[in-house]
Amino acid sequence: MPNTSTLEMAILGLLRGKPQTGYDLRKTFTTTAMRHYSDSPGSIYPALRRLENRGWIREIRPAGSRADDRRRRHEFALTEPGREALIAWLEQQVTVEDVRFRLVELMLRFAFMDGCINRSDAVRFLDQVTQGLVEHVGEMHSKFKEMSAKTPPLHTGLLAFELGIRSMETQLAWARDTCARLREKLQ
Amino acid sequence: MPNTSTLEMAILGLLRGKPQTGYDLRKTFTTTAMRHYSDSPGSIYPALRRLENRGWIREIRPAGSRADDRRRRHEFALTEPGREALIAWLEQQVTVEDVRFRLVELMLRFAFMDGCINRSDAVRFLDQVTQGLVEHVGEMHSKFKEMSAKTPPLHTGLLAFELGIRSMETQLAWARDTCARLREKLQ
DNA sequence: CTTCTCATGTAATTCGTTACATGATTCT
DNA sequence: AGAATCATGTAACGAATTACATGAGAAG
Repeated sequence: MPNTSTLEMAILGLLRGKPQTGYDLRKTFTTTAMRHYSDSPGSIYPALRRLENRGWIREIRPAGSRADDRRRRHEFALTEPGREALIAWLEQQVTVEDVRFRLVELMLRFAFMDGCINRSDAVRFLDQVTQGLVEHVGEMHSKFKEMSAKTPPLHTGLLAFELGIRSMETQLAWARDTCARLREKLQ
Repeated sequence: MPNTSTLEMAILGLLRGKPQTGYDLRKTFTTTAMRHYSDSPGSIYPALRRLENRGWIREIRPAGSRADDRRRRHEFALTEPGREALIAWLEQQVTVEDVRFRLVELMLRFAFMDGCINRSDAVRFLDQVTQGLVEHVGEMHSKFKEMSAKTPPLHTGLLAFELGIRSMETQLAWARDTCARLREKLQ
């Protein structure tokens, strides 16, 4: 399996529900919480081409169009290998490294779980995230102690670090809440 | 002024206190909260070269070394233009766009303020961040209502969005707290 | 039939990553 | 002197951004 960018997985995730055009995807990226990704054609169309070459998506041509007419509006659909790749990505083991600096990607994975894998897998995912966060928050607290020992109080670097800790704690609280809510629904 | 990557500004920020070698910077990136950046030589050394060419940093050669001996350990120091560029970056107006998808960069800026600009400017910065966050959180709440109307409850996409809102609220609370603490210290 | 918006393509550039290579220091 | 580690350099590649170009459809 080739190295896959987050953008590519985001596209696969958006296509899991229904076929969409590159333009649709761009609009989603700009108008929803996924603003993170560029709305420029220069990123999405090449990514679509890569996914197509890999066999993970396929073009749906409107009836009666020539094969070489690439300028017409056309949708892309997830293929079976594409869905498998998406599911493999969603089900990947969550590592502490993921929690440390790929939290956004983890949340993207979670957001795409509906319609792909079942609730109990989502619950397991959140359990893993929770575990990783507990560890990470612990490390951050000890780092914070170290730092405050050799830094003047109210140093902006220290204050920024405090935000980092608070954010992780928020995320942890959310993971626990959400896990409980999903578990409740399961029974 | 050429387009400057965040990595370049991170390097300038780290050099604001004392001269350091590329290796020092790499170690900082891997062992502190700035893990985000790569520890690979392939990113830092070219970035240092770019900053040097731009006149923002300069090499400090150990006494008695030839000018073309680039393989020896050598530190880089911020030049006056470099410090000016750093300060200009720190003092940039905070836009809602910044708050929307460059929060990490905003926090990096805040972390580097100590030793570069005075506290009252840092307070103004946090005020701007607070204002932007209030607006952004408002927008997210209305988006959330829209979303929940057309999405089944406990949909993972919706739940992930909830985390986004909570995170922004945490950030907002931190900005307010921290602003108050700094203001107190000012008087 | 012209104008606006929808929709796609692509070339140039730049940056980061990976992977490898190699010089300098230090320790034993 | 040999080994380990410190410290830097660079080539190859991939992917994102910017900027530009252009075709297709809809509306008047």
